[in-house]
Amino acid sequence: MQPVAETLPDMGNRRATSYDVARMANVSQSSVSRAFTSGASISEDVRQRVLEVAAQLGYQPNAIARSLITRRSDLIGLMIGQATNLIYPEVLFELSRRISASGSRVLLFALESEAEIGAAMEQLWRYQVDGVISAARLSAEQVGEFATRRVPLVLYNRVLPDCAVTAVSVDHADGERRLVDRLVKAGHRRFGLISGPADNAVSVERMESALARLRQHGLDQVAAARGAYTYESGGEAFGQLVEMLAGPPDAVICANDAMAIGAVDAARHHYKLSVPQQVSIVGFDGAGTARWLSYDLTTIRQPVRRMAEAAVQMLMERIDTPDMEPETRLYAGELIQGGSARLG
Amino acid sequence: MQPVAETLPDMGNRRATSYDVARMANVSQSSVSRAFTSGASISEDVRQRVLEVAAQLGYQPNAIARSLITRRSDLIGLMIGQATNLIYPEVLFELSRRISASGSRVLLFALESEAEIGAAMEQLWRYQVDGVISAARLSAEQVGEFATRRVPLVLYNRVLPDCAVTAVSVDHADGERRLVDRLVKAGHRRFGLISGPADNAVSVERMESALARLRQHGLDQVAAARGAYTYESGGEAFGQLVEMLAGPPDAVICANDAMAIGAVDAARHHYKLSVPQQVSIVGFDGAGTARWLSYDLTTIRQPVRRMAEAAVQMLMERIDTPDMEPETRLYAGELIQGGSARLG
DNA sequence: TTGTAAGCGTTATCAT
DNA sequence: ATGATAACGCTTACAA
Repeated sequence: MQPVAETLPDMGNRRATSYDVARMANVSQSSVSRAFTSGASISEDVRQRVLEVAAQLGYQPNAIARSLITRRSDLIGLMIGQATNLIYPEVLFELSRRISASGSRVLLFALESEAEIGAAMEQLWRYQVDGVISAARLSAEQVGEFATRRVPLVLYNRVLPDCAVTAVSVDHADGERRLVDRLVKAGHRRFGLISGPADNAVSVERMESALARLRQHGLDQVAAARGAYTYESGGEAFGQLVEMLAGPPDAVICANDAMAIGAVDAARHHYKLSVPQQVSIVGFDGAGTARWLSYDLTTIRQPVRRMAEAAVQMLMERIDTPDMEPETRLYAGELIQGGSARLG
Repeated sequence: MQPVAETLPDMGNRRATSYDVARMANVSQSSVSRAFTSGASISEDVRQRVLEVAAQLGYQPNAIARSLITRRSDLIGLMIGQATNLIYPEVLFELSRRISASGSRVLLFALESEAEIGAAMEQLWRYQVDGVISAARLSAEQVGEFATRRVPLVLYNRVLPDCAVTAVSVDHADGERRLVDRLVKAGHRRFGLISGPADNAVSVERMESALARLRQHGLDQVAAARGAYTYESGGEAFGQLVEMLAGPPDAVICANDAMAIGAVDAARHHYKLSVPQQVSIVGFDGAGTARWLSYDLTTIRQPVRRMAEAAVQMLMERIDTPDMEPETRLYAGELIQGGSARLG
C-alpha cells in the first residue's frame, strides 16, 4: 500500500467519483467500492483510509450508477390521490417513514385525478422502481400491467373485486356493521347515508355494507345523498337528506370523516340541530382532526401505523421473493365513541 | 431500412432494452434513443416503427441509465418535517404537483426529527438530485453543504438569518403586525402568546414580531406560553396563560393554526369561555381545516399555491443557471377575518 | 485481500 | 438521417 497522495485531483467542478477517491488513497477503484459495501472483503486498514479520503472529498457512492449494475434502484413508488381525504397525509407520512426505515427511498406521485395515473406509471417504469404502494384508484387493467412487468404492487385500502392483488385494507364492512348495529340499538330509525364519489370503490363498499346491515334490521327506507369526500360536500349532502326526508334524519352515516364533519357543522349551524341529541352523525377513518373537541366524531379508526407497517413489509417480501402469492390483509377498525352520535 | 423482424428477442424475463427494440425494428440502437428524444433528427418513418415495437415490448427508456450519462437525474429532493403542522400536507401536495408539472420527479423525505436530516442529505447526494426544496429545519451549516456541493436549494418558510439562501416565505412579521393592530383596535389589552418549539425559527419570528408590535402599542405585560405546534399543546398552553394571568386573557396569539384551534377548544370546553365574546384567539397559516365552521379561525392565510409555484420556479431556474444569486421572496398573507376573534 | 476488466442501458460524438 | 463507438460511475467476476 502506497502512502496517500498529496495532491487533490483536479475534478473541474464535477462531483468526486470512486476513481478520485482511489487515486488519492492510492488504492484501486474496486477497493473504494468495497469500502462502501458492508460485508465486502477488505482490510480494515484500507477501509479506514478510503473512508477518510472519501470524507475529505465529500464522496458518496452514486446510487444511480449503482442501481444500473445491481438492477435494484432501492426506489419505492408511492402513489396517492384524494388530497382531500383527511387521513391521507397521515398515511403518506407513515408509509414514507416505514419505507425509509427499510432502506429504500420514496418516489412520490401525488395525483390530482385518475387521468394522471397513466403518466405516473410510465415514470415508475422509467425509474426502475423496485416496487409500488398505491393509495390511488387503479383499474384492474392497470393492476395487470404491474403483474406483466413483474413490479411488486401493494394496494392501500383498495380491494379490487375479482382481481388477485396484494393489499392491506381496513375492514370497511365490519366497521359499518358495528356502527349501524349500535345506532339502531340506540333507537335511531330514520337513516341518511352520505356516500363519496360513485366511482370510488371504498365509498361504495362502505355504503353498501351499511345499507345491507340496515336492511337486516328491517330498515329499508334509507335516504342517500352523494358527496365528494370533502367537508363542503358533506354539509351540502346533509341538506339534501333533510329535504328528502322532509326533516332531519335520526342518524347520518358518512363514507369518511371530512364529510361527517361537514354534516355536523351543517346540522348545528345551518339547521340549528343539536348533535347528537337531535341527530347522530358518524364518519369513517378516525383522522386526527376528527378527535378535536368541537367535533369529537364517532367513527371507525383505521389502524394506520399497523397497516402502513404491513404494507411495506409485504412489499419488501415480494421484492425479495418475486413469486409470492397475492395476499390481502384486512384490519379491523377501532370504534371511537365520540360525542357526535348516540350509540346503544 | 429492413423489414421488421418476426421473432421476439429472448429476454429471459429481463426488461426490454433499447437493443431489444432496435433488433426487432431492424434499426440501430441509436435510432431507438432518438425516437424517444424530442427534437432529435430522425425520420418520421423510423420513429413510428420504433415506437410501435416499443409499445409491443412495453419498452420505456431507463431513466437511471439516462441520467448517468446526461448528469441530470430529473429528481428533485423534497424534505418536509413537522407532520403535525396542519398546512404541511397542503404544501407537500402543492409542491409535488408543481415539480411533476415541470417534468421532474419527487424524491420524498418526510422527517420526524431534525436528527434525520443528515441521513436524508446523504441520500440526496447519492441519488444525484438536481435540486432540493426543504420545509425542514436546516442549520446554516447544512445549508452550506448544499452550496459546497453546488446543489440548488430553495427553503420553504425558513429564512435563515445571516445566511444567503434562496427562499420563499410568507411575511410572518407583517402578518403578526396586522393581527396585533386589529386586536388592539378592538380594545383587547391583556394578551397571551402561544409560541411553538423554542428552536423553530418560524415560531420565533412570528412571536417576536407580535411581541414587538404589542410593545409599540404600549403593551409590554404579555403572558407567553410554549406549545409544540400541536392541537393538544395549544389547549395546554391556553391553560397556562389563564393561570399566569389569574384569569382569561382578552386575546391569544398563536404561532400556528393547530395550536389556535386547540386553544379555542380549551377555552370553550374546559373554561366555558365564549369565543370571541370573552376571549379572541388568532392563529397563523390558514389551513383548510381552520375554515371549518365550528372554529372559523381568524388567521393569516399563507398563499400556498403561489409560494409553491415560486419555489419550484426559482429552483428550476437555478438548476438551469447554477450561478444565480440567492433570492428571498416574501409573500404577504391574507388576513382571514373568522369568528374566533373580535377585530377592530 | 487486492487489482483488472467487463458489463449495466443509456446519450453524445463522430463518421458516413 | 443513420449507425458505430465511447463515455457515465458503479459492482462483480476473475486473476493474482
